Parts: sequence; structure tokens; C-alpha cells
Amino acid sequence: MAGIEEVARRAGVSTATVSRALSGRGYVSEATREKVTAAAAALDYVVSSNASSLASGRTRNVGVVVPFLNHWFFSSVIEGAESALLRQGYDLTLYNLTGGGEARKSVFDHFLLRQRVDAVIAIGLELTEAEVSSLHAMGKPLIGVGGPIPGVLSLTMDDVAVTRLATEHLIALGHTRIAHIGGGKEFDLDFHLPSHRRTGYEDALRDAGAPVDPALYRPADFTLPGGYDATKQLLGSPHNRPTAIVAASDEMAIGSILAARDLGLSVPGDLSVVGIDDHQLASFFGLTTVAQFPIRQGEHAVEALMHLLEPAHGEPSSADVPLPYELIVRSSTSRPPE
Amino acid sequence: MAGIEEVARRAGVSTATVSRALSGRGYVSEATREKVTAAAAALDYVVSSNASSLASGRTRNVGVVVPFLNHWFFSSVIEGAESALLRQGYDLTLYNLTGGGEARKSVFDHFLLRQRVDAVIAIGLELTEAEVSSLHAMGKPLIGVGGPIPGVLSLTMDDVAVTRLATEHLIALGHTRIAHIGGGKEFDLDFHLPSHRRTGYEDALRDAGAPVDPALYRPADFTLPGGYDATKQLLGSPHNRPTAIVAASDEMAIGSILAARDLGLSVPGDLSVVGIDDHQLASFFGLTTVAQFPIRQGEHAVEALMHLLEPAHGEPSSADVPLPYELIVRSSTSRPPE
DNA sequence: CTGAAAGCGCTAACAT
DNA sequence: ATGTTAGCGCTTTCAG
Repeated sequence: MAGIEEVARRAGVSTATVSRALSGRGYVSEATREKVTAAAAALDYVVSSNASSLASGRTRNVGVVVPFLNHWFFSSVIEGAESALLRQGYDLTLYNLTGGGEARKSVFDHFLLRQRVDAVIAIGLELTEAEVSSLHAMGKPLIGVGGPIPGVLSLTMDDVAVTRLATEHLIALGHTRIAHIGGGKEFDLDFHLPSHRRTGYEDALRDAGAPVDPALYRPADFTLPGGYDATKQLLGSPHNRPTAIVAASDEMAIGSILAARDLGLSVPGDLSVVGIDDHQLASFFGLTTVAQFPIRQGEHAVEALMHLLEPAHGEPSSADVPLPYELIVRSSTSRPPE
Repeated sequence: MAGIEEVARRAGVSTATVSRALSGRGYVSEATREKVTAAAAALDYVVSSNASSLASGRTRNVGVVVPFLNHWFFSSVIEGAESALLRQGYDLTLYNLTGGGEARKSVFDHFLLRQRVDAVIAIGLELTEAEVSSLHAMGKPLIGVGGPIPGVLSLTMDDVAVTRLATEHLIALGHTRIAHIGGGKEFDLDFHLPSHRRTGYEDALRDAGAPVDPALYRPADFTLPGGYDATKQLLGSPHNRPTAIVAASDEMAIGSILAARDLGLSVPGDLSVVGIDDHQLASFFGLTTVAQFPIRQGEHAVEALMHLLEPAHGEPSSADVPLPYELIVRSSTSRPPE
């Protein structure tokens, strides 16, 4: 464990110069920089991040807070964020709030505030005003992914537009009885994602002059089994059944496909299904979907943070960034049956 | 941002006493402890983890290294580890090695060694000797989950026994033509998990006096589509087809079920399927499986670490800990067709 | 462009 | 049981 002093001695300079040479802050001549780098390498020197943080006030560490880990979307965003942070020389410390209220309070009080992190990325989480303002009071940048947080720079998909696009795809194919499987009320707490998606669906229908039939809406829990059950309900009545389903997530959409099969209906012959996400399994099931790109969302979040954290990265944009999405047509959608 | 000094002043004691009272190390009278706690609370004081780490040499932070994030097993272990660490007042910093060689080197050289972590948990990863010894040289405890690392305390399932159990379940039901979908060679690098599982399958067969037919083995990639394809191959030949399949993971087993359906075979009427994992989707598909408990594995790992890190937790056990597993019988297995 | 020196905020001997 | 004091290893003014 060589220290900065040894490096300084070996390079024949002061510790201050070593610090400047290695961190890139302040003027150092090219020649000394090389000497220092060589000495550091020879000694396997790595700065002690604690000493560095204590002296500089920067930790080069960002906290990432998620409500679940065990879910495609969250782990993908984390993956993107982690690799982007690594490239910038930052660490990622993970806080999972699955535990509930107690864990949540403890995370905010004792961990995030402990000067452990330079900034926080909140994924798919609605923070309370108190949480937001305590972070801001400490000067910690906060950035949201997957939903707008009031007063906070957020990366968010236009959820209304996304389901609208999915629904319009179906309408363009000739469907008029289009059902929607959305999220239940319990998922509406964070960002009203289910409401937004439902709104997009209804907007598309209205614009096309098609009726919005409340019987064609079913809430579910974003899981495959949830989509399966909802679909069975939707298709159960022999009369007037929908010819297409827009599901608010791919997992639910896959549940729809399986339910249709179990009822002896063919997809897309008897029923068209479109999802939202472009989940890993979507292509296996031939699912038409509107892709969101969670890995890139994580990377975006980090880029935005770097603008806030490192002046060299240029001016931060203060406006919320709309995230890209894209309709991917596979084999689960076609014209409605005659 | 109140500092320790203000707390000391307010409580009418020295900073050393505040430190002792708050950290629990060293003697403090009950009365002063209360005074200090009250003062700290009143000032919203939280220790600066950097200063604390610098002075004490302990970071209360553990590094968790994984090869993937986007996978049920890994995110579950992390979830278990995270909540256990939180309870102990530790942070978890996450290192994802998906990026490949470059990222891996950078993680070990610049992050883990930067005195950022007190210990490392490696999940499903085979570390090189150099990696292991550099950690040990720094006095960082290392503990493996999901596979044995030579010279390192590891939590590992008995993979041979697990597939043996799955296979014996099928044999007990009367099956004799039992196929196995294992992992391909490319997955054998880390811990030879595929080989072990295959061995358990073959052992069970031999013990029962059933023939081991190489034609009944198929490698796949642990994914649902991989299991699907492998199963189609296995069931393709009209003669002498297996009546049961042991898949080395639930995702592959679910692929098997879907493949069987697509071929017009009923599960379990024509084909019994058993998986390994007890994945979230297993119960939806009625999949009989051998459960492993990744969340608990993460918790176990943390407990083991605490024994190494905090003397108060008692003696560390130096032997590798065998992880529990359990056969869960659902509706994908039954007696073979007549 | 480089060096000297004063901390960053806390912990751990060592005294008492 | 509590206070005193000397660092932990680096960064950053401030001089030069």
C-alpha cells in the first residue's frame, strides 16, 4: 500500500504535485506528469478514496435508489448506469427500497446523507418533498429515471404517446375492438404511469372515432400471470370479444398470448397483441411492442449527472429529457379476423 | 451539516466520547450515551463516513461483483445481500463485469483496491488467483456465492445432488427415458456447473440401472429460447423419444414446456419436465423444480462476512457452507404415458 | 509550474 | 468512564 509520499519521493516532487498530476486538476508540466505517472505505476499506487474524499469533499460515488431489483427494467437501468459510471471513474452504491418504510427512512437518513455519495439517481420512484429537499439542501444533485419528480431533472418516457402509438398500430391494421390491460391503482402512486398509458390508448381510439368501452379495460399487476388472468377475463365472453389487446408491459402481453392460446385462439389470427418494453423475451414470443431502452436510460442519467458534477462536461440542461421509444413490429399483430 | 464537535459541545462531553457513544465501541455510561444521542438527533448529525473510514480504516462498505445483472439469480442474491448489509449498517457497492476484460481489470485495480470496501462478495464468478491474492494481500475478506473459489470461503449448492434429486423424482415416477438439457461448454468456465449437473443426472440414472444415452443430452444457454430449441430437437424424432426432461434451469424448463405444447404433446401427460431454481415464473407454469434460495444465499453471504469483519459476531466458520435446496412438486411431472 | 503547510472530520491510543 | 492528542492520507490555498 504505497502512499502519496512514496510516489512523491520516487518522482522527486512534492505530494501536492503528485496529487495534481494524478487528478488532472491544476497545472503540471508534461514532463513531471510523466515522471509521476511512472512512479505511481511502479509502486502500484492507488489513491485512498477516503482521504481524497475527506480532503476534497468529492466522493466519486453515486447512490442509485430503486424500488425493486428483481425486475427487467430496473436491473437494465442499473446496468447502463453502472457501466457509464465506471467509465467516468465513479462507483455506484445501490439502495434497494423493497423492504418498505423502515428501510427507506434509514437509507435516506443514514446512508445517502452520510456524505457517501456525490449525487443520487432515483429509478422509478416518487420521492417525497422532504426527501428531495434534504438532498438539495446538502447540495447533492438528484436525477430521476422512469418518471418525473417535481422540481427534479428527470428522464422520462412520454407514456401517453407510447400507448397511443401501440394503439394506432392496431387501428391502422383495421382493429376497432381493442382492449387495454393497464396497471392497477396500486401502481399509480409512482408517476401515474398506468393512467398515462391508459390515456394514450383512449386518445388513439377517440381520434380514430372508435368507441371507448370501459368493459375493454382491465387492471393487472405488470406480471405475466397478471396479464394472463386479465386476458382470460377479456376473452371469456363469447360475444363481442376484442380482436386486439394493448398491454402496458411486455410481461403482461406475453401472458395475453399464452391465455389466448389456452383458449384455442390463435395470435395474431384471432387476436393481435402489442406490449410495451421490448423485454428480453419479446422476440421469442414474436411480440410486437413499443421498445424503451432502459440500458441507455441508465447511461443518459449518468451523462446528465456528469454535467452537474464535472464542470468540464459543459452546461447542464435543465429541461426534462424525453426518452426515445420505437414501435417494433413482430408477429403478434395482424389484420383482424373477417 | 453539524460536525462531531458541535454534538460534543451540546452534550457537554468530548468528541471522543461522542464517537464512542455513537459507534458503540468503548465504554460510555448509559447517561452520557443518552445525552449524546439526544444532541446528535437534535442537530441531525450523521458521521462523515469518509472521515470515519480514514481514521479507523473501516469503510462499512462491501463490494459485490457480478457477471450479469439482468438475471434472476444474480439480482436475487444482490437483493438478499443488500438488505442484510443495510441492517448491519453497511453499504453495498456494485461492480458489474458484463463489460468484459477491460472493465474487469479496471474494477480490480482501481476500485476494489482503492480502500473503498472492507470486503468483497463475488457472485457466480471464478476469480483468478491473482485477483484472489491481491484481495487477500490487502486484508480484504472475500466470499464466493454460487460456486467454489479455490482458497476462499464459498457458499455453494451441491449441484450434483440437485440434479440427482430432480432425476430421482422422475425415476420414482416410473420414467426411464429421461433427457437432460444442460449448459453448454461456454458456461462450464465458472465452477463447472453444467458438468456437475450433468453428473448428478447420470449418477441417478446409473444407480437406478437405467441406461445413459448420450442422444438424450442437449447443451443450451440457460435461456428460455435455448431450452425451447433443445427440447424440439429432443422430441423431434418420432421414435424412442424421452418421456421426461431434466433441465438445468427453470427458464430452460419453461422453454421445454412451451416446445412440448407446440409439438402437440401434453405436459405432464406425454412429457414430464423438471427444472432447477424455483424461478418467479415456475409456479405459473406449474413447473416441478428443485428450489435454490438466492435471496437467502445473499443473506448468508453477509452473515458469513460479518463473522469475518466484526469480532462481536463470533468465530468465522472456515468450511464451505452447503446451501439448502428443496424439491417442489407441481404439475409438470407425473407417471410416464403407458 | 511547483512546494509548504494547513486542514478535511473523525478515531484510537494513552492518560486520567 | 471520559478527556487529550496525534494522526488517518490526501487536497488545496497560498507563496514563490
